[in-house]
Amino acid sequence: MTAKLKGETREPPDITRTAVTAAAEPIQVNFNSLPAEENPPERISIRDVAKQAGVSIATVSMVVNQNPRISRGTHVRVQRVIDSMGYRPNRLAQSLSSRYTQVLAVILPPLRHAFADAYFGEILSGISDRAGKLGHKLLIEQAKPQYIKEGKHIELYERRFVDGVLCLGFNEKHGFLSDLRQYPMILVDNRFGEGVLDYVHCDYRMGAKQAMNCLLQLGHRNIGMIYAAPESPTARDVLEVYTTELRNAGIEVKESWMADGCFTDEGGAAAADLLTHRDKDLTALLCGNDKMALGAIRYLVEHGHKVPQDISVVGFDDIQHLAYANPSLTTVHLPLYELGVAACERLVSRIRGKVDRVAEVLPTHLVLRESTSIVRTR
Amino acid sequence: MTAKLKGETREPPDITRTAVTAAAEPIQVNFNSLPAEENPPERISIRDVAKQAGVSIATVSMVVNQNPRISRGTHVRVQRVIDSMGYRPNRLAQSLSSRYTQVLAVILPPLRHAFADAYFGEILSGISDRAGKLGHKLLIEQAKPQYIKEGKHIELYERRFVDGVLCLGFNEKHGFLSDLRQYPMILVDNRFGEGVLDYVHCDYRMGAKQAMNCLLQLGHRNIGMIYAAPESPTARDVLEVYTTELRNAGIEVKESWMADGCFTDEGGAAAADLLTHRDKDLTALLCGNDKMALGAIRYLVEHGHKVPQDISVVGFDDIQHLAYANPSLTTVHLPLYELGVAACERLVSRIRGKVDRVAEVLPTHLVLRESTSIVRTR
DNA sequence: CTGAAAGCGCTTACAG
DNA sequence: CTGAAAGCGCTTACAG
Repeated sequence: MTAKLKGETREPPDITRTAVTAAAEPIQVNFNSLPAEENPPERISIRDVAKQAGVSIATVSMVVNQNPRISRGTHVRVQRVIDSMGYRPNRLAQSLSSRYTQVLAVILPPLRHAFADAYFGEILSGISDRAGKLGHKLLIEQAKPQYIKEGKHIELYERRFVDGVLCLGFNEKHGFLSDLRQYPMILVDNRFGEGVLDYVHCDYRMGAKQAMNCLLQLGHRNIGMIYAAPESPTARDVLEVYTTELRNAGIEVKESWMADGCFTDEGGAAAADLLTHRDKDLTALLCGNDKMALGAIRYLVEHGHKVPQDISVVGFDDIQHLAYANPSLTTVHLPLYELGVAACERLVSRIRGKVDRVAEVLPTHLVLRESTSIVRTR
Repeated sequence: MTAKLKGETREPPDITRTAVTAAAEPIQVNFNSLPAEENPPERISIRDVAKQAGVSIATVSMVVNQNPRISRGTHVRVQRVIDSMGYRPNRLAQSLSSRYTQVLAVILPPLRHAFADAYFGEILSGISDRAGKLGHKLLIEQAKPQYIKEGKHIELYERRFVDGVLCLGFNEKHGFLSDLRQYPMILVDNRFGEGVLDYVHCDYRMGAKQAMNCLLQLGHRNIGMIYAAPESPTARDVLEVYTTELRNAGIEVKESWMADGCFTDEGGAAAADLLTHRDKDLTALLCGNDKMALGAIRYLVEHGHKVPQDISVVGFDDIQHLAYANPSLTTVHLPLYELGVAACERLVSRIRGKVDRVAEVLPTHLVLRESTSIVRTR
């Protein structure tokens, strides 16, 4: 595997001119240190350090890895040589010899805008921050059909790209998840089967209870629900609590009060359209996420319903910039950043064998803003 | 580097119970194939394949790498053994021996919501899709101050994590970029110095011209500008075209017509506040990105200005869901997905030595929606 | 066209 | 407490 890579045999690589050429140009920017070392820095290996320090490579290795078996004296001495030579261990060699790659993968669903998604983004922030602190790198992948078909998700482990994987935005419908059950993997913000896979998710039941409580206390009784992905256990949690709470309040639950909004803005708008036409007495809408809530509000406002005076709307997620919406959205705050942190933390524990089962649920809370009010009197 | 990792020496890893335990639980999901191989699949190496196929490991290696020196016969025979044994080459060993890691890194700026950003997200989608097609993995990093201080960006290459890096959202103020100029690196959607670093960016001059053209044709003469990051060359392009086009139209450019909106929603609102108070005759606002445009519109509408009747607003980026804003936003479409594709493509060429300089500019176009109209008559 | 051997740069028992 | 040696799983000249 020289310059020749699969299906790219034609053009002989022109190695004659490389970065060196570009770097020879005049530069008027602040250099950070290094006396402008132009040539591709010749790599220094553990052997070079060993020779320079007058010890064996085994000793250098143990110093790098803070092995306590090395005496304080040699440690200091070798470390000084390491620093002065600017030695950085080759992690390919480290990982090939040792058990770990120190790399994790995040797998995203094959949605067109998965990378620009506020929900995934917030979780990713948490994962990235914690991974950095734990000395791990993050590989990011999108599980398109072709990707799964080719078994790329399995290759992640088998070809030693990563030690573990975090799966975002998947549910029981995604069978490929069970291919990974024998490896360190954590399903983020959902469950799978009954504890078949490790998971960390937000407490959607608690969130739904908080939302319903709020609406019922405001006097609402005709409450519609815009749900999505009923095959998802956490989404089902919300749906169940919704019906249970209505029943507990002595309200007859109607099938016609519920519509699927597909987790999208447009879906939310369409669902609001459907619901308000099916039952003109609806005074509130509980939505499975903020995007659908925003879409619903947009539809309602554009069609002459006042929010919240005519219809109250509650969302789920508490994604950024919601406070700027008009009206600002009352919603269930999901601790997504913390979820990412927890998932990453647990995955690393799992990899290190410190834990053999991960099943964690994070509490939510309601954020009361302008899209809800006391029920309208007629 | 066993189970002992830096600063984590305390707890002896409990290796006794691992994935096997969990997998032994009852499972009621669709298995994909494999006769439920519960034990951690013992890895099969190139040696196993060689023995089974009755050839040398060199031959197996060459078959895997499609080396044409292998005869058709042995190729087919060995390939069959590879398939039947389910052999997957260990990429750590491959990379250690060969010149490439087949991994690229994307470095994002240290913004709180960098991962949930529509602008970055769209570029990332393009990068991810193309990287996948080119057989490369993607590492994702955020360049926090600490990260740079510790030289992690240099480690990316020196410790052989990646072959190349794509930098998103940076400009000349970010000195660390010059640390990377001796390695394959592409600055995405900006320039640095005068061609010091490889880059691919959108044609902001063209975009600015299209936007100004539109506003001038609609009869606007008192046009304000909400810019951001004047230290960024591409942002400066817009500012320059803005003033040039005004002058060409015989309009005196006023310093008071310009305000910094920091690329944020809130910044855009604040800038709109400032500008409309400094000059009540402003009939149009050109904004450096969509977020600021949306913030400006929000401010204007909330303070009694009708958009577009009183003030027209034009944005930059054309991020998703803009068509749903009210009024929907007229904006300069930046080919961000294509930008990501191009950047990734060029970087890989650069790594393979097929090209020694990357400097590419992608065309834009204006998307006319509802936030602009003919100038108000007074 | 194929194989034996050296080497990539580390870690890890095993001696001492 | 430290070193010599084997080994991780590949690729790549070098022979033949």
